[in-house]
Order: sequence, then structure tokens, then C-alpha cells
Amino acid sequence: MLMTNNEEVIEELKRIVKQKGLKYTEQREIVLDILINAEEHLSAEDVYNQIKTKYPESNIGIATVYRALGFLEEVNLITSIAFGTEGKKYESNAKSHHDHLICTSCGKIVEFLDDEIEKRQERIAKKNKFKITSHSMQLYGTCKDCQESK
Amino acid sequence: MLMTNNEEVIEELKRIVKQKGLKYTEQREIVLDILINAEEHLSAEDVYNQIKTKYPESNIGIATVYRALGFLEEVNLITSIAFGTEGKKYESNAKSHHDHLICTSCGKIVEFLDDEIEKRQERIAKKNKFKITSHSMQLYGTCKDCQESK
DNA sequence: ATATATGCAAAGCTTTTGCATCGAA
DNA sequence: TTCGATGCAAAAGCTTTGCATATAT
Repeated sequence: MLMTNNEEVIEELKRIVKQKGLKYTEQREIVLDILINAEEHLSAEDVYNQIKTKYPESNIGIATVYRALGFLEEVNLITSIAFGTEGKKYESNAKSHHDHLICTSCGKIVEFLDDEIEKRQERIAKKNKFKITSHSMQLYGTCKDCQESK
Repeated sequence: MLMTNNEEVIEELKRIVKQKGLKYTEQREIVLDILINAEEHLSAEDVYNQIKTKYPESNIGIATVYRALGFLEEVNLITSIAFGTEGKKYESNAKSHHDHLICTSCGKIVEFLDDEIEKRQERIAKKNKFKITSHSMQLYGTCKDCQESK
């Protein structure tokens, strides 16, 4: 499935919800919308706060945010990662695939993509007769600024 | 720094503690020992429980485990990662590195290592001026058996 | 009409912190 | 002897859950 824009992701959410016999709610759409348009990875509370700012008329509760995040991750529309001292953070899967360089000192995240690595991952999967659905890769270390400030 | 065995890692801990003008305690050594000998990634509570089993005479508190884990991660003897629904887990940096192919259907895990990927990771880190301390990569998918039983 | 989803508040976990005491150097 | 480290318990954070109500279908 290739999703080129936000509407398409929202449509995908509708399709999944319908297929599962669940109900389509504005809250789930809002949570997804926030993540689709986020510049960076967001914690559950970040999402909650952004909703209060961007959709002040929505009286969403933090519990609903958590439930929506869990649901969206389960159906593969978003992904969570957590590192260092910071808690779990989420990002939309609609963003083009990339891996992460994470500074364990200041928390900075640099996204990158390497075609050769992607190809090799496929090859390894094939060799082991796995059918890959997703993958994640993180390089942990210290960014330039943090190395200097030591 | 290359560490080929456990004693060497413990020595490294002693060196670091001394260099920082801190005090060497059995508790920090025990926490490190647990992680060095762990078969898998452990949560703070896992570590605490294993200590109670392996060193029943040690009256360590959970707060000390957290403090030791934070310290050991800070000085780069261990690494924490967290993904998906699981919480934060720790592993010793002395263990030989490998990546994972994970079957999301039956849970089977295949470990692998690809030199070319490792090299490229280094190159990417260097390009971004990061000093890598560790990394993790997971390929999620369906193994052969689970594909067939569908 | 029916069953899922929500909001709220309470409950449950996980992790951190204050403080008196202990112990390594 | 000194000052960092520990254990305990309390506090603080973060996430989940129970329940009555609201709402999508």
C-alpha cells in the first residue's frame, strides 16, 4: 500500500474501521491527523496538547488519546519508538520510510534512508523465507553538539 | 575499546568509577553482571527480580537498580531500547551484536548479521557526525511456516 | 436499537526523589 | 572522616480501566 497524501491515510483508516466492524470517530481521525502533520515524534501527551490547541472545540480526554494511539499502532497506521530517558513517542507511517539516528544525550533524532541497506534487508528476509511487513532500525549515539559539550 | 569477556567489563566499570571520583559498589557491579549474563533484553524490574534470585543475600532496592541502570547507560556500558508495546529494556554493550528477524505470527526470532549493513550504518553515522554507541534493527514479518498455515 | 467509543476519575504501574544511614576511599 | 551510594517509603509520572453516557451504524 502506498499512501501519497493525508486524505489517503484517512481513507485507509475508514476502510480498516469498517472492515473490522468498528465505529468511525472524529477522535481517532484527529489523533491520526495530528501525527500525519507532526514535524517530529510526539508523546501521547504531546498529541493531547496539540489537539487541545488545534481542535479546541474537541473535548477529547487523555484516555481516548491513549486508546486511539494503541489502535492506530495496532492497525499499522502509526509506529511508536522510545529511547533514552524520554518516553514512548509516535509517528505516522504515512511519512516515507526512514530509519533513525538518535542522540542518547539530547534526544535529537535524524532521519535517514539508505537504499543499499533496504535492499539487503529484503535479501536477508528472502534468504530466511520471511515475508517482511515492516522494519525499524535505530542507531544510538552522541550527536556532534553533545560530543563537544563534554 | 574491545571487551572480550566479563571480567574485562567489570574492570572497565572500576576504571570509570575511579576516574570519575565516584565509589565502587557491589550493587552497580551486580546490575552489570546480570545484564552481561542475560540471554535477552531485561526491564528494570527484570533486573531487580534476577538479582533477588541470583544474589538473595543482596538487599538491593529497586531505586538502586534504576540508579545503577541510569549510571551504566550514561557511561555506555549498557544500552536501553524500547519498541512497540514493550517498555524500556536494557542490554549489556559487551554482548556480540546482531539484528533480528521477527515473525509477528508465531513470535519466532532469527538472529542475523550483515557486514555490509554494519559498514553502511557506520558511514551514515559519520556523515551525520554522530558517534555511535549501539544500534538495533528489527525486520518484522511472517516466517515460512506461518505463511503456509494461512 | 445496539454495541462500540468516549470522558472522567480512580486505580495501577513505573520511575524518581527526600532523607537518614551506610560504607568506600 | 568525608561525601557519594543505598534502602526505604513517599511522591510524581505515565498509562490503563471501570462505568455511565454518548454516538456511529
